[in-house]
Amino acid sequence: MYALIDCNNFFVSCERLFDPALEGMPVGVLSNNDGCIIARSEELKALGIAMGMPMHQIPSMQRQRIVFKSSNYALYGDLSSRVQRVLAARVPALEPYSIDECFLDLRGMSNDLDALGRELVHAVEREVGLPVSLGIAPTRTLAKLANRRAKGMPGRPQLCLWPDANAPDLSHFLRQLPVKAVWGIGSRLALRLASLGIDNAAALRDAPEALLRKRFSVVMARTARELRGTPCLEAHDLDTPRRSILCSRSFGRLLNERDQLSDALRHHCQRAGEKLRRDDMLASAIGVFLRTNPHHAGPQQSHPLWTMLPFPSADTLRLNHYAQRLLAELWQPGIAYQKLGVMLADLSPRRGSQTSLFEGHEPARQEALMQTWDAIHRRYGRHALTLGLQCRNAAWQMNSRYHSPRYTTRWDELPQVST
DNA sequence: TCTGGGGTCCTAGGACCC
DNA sequence: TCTGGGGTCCTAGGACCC
Repeated sequence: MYALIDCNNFFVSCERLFDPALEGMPVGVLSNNDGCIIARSEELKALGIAMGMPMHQIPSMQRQRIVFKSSNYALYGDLSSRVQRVLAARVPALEPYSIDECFLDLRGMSNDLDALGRELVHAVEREVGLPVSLGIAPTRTLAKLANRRAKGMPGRPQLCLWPDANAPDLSHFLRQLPVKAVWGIGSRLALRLASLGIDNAAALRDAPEALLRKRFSVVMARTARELRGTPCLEAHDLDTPRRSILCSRSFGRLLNERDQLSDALRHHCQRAGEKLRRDDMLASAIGVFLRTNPHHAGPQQSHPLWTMLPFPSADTLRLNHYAQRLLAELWQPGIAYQKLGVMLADLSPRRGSQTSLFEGHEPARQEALMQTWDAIHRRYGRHALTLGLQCRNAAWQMNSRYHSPRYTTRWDELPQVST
């Protein structure tokens, strides 16, 4: 038996937790660069503002009634880990799935799943202050749907329990549910399924397995089985090392200046190196991409250029050196670029890494330099030491006009309270 | 004018082997 | 004119997730 617990309108709820004046108002949290809507309060949904809607497509009349917030990942990330701590204290197996969702493996847990579910929801709401909903079902795919069902329920706690695939209202719910709402079915697959007459979740559940395997893939067949109540998905293993690292940003405006692009890339390399060392990994390959705005007409560029590093490394200086060479190859005069990113791949653990007979390895003094670098950051903050000069408000930096304070991680951003 | 960032997994197809 | 069969490995690209 699995549970999926999900924070309702997570980013909006985080903003409201520290600014109760937002309660009852239409609130929209914006993507990086204040580009589009990535989280909506119920009031904003009621205004007909769609998820992912670009900011500039919202009519200005409507815009004046909406409270916008730039995304504040320092705040959301911290609250997310608090939610996880509350849950981890109550169930043996936790599988964090995203910043606002967690699967719980309830096998071997109490028989009274309803009481357990209520306790979990209340605990998060009481100890963190964020509203959550909970779905319980025999498979992760059904637990996702039970969670969706719970969200539609009035009152608290929002909880839906489907102890088996024959639960009374389950079939009815699946028949009403567009197939696209099933976990793993995106808009492309939904279109292809519809062409076979499969347009709701119950139809997918009942479709012949051979057909799904033949016309789609094993993934689709697995999804259908999960809908029938047979668990087929592996646990989202926390210990699985990540396979790639990506650091990228859209610019505040379109750019072609070499020095600006080079500055931005240096900044991304610095972040990528930090991520790599935090995971205690080395990278063997590095890629850079420069992207034009795909929404504009005219020649497009987006393909990355890759190169192998001479040996696996987590040295920011080395990463930057090779990345800058790739940038020089990619850059073309007169093209307006919108986004730049660096990617690291062929990752391997630093400890016990095999060095081949012909392959070099990172000199000890470079490793020591990076350890010192990270130690300075831990002690004095991330801006204490940067690769080259990194000025604030450079043209390549993103827009963030509606940023709230990082309430839980920065003393200096706490609002002053007069005594 | 303004359209996010960061991941994972799967498959098709090409290159290559004997 | 006719031009094998069977396998592995790798990569690019598509699809998905939040």
